[in-house]
Amino acid sequence: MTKIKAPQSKCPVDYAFQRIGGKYKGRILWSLKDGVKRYGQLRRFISGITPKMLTQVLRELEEDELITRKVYLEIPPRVEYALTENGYKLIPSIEMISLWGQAQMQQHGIQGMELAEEEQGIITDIDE
Amino acid sequence: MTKIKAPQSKCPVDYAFQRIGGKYKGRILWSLKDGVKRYGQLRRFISGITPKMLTQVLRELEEDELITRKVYLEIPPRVEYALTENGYKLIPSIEMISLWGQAQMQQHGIQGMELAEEEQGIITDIDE
DNA sequence: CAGGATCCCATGTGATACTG
DNA sequence: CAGTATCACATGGGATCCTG
Repeated sequence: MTKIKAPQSKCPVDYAFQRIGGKYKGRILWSLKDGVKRYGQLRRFISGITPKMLTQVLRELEEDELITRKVYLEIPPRVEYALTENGYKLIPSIEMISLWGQAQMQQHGIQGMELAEEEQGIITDIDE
Repeated sequence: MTKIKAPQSKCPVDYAFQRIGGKYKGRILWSLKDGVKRYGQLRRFISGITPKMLTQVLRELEEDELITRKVYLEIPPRVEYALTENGYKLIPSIEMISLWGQAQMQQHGIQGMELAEEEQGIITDIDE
């Protein structure tokens, strides 16, 4: 049956979206644009992501060589993530998308979106 | 239970990725950059997408006002899809991503990926 | 602190058959 | 031609608990 690891079609758009798609990858890459961040920082930054998902996504990004993972053997443990060259090359694209997103949000009047009363606090305003 | 249609966090990156994420949306928008296309054209262009998925994604894009859907009441029926202003504003971003994707593919030596022998012909080289 | 393991559900996606 | 309808399945994502 010759299973193909990922039928990443020859279309670059498709190829790219398979790497930065998913629910969090864009935001994680984006939040690393300012420089190195620790696991806990990302966790607070992404707001609402579970440890499992964060780890999973970070590993995928690492495999794709978009970020690096540097472990410091200390007590308490410290792990720092940073963009690679390849990853950093992606930032301008994400920035354009972000600008587009901002414009759309304004246009659609999305600002004070009412959540269910549950988690009013989890805001994700990465952009300052 | 007040189901929220989409908890589109206030982060523009997240917001945007919810709209152009998914497996096909990027390619569909990209394939419309040259101009209007009919349902069947898209179907052949996206190569491998099922009618159900194509319709579903097109409807979502339409709801998000990224594309328009124009129905001609003729025999045989004809439906044309085109980018809206909002959708077109997204093209430069997708183009950047595409360029990045191309570079990555070359860097990773992905070119002659062997598909199952079934559909050797369905290439998705949207970029000329 | 930075995760790993496990279970579970929601959604996304696919195959096939059928229709105005 | 341009879809719909239905069913089934894979993946993504979430909750909770545990560990070096």
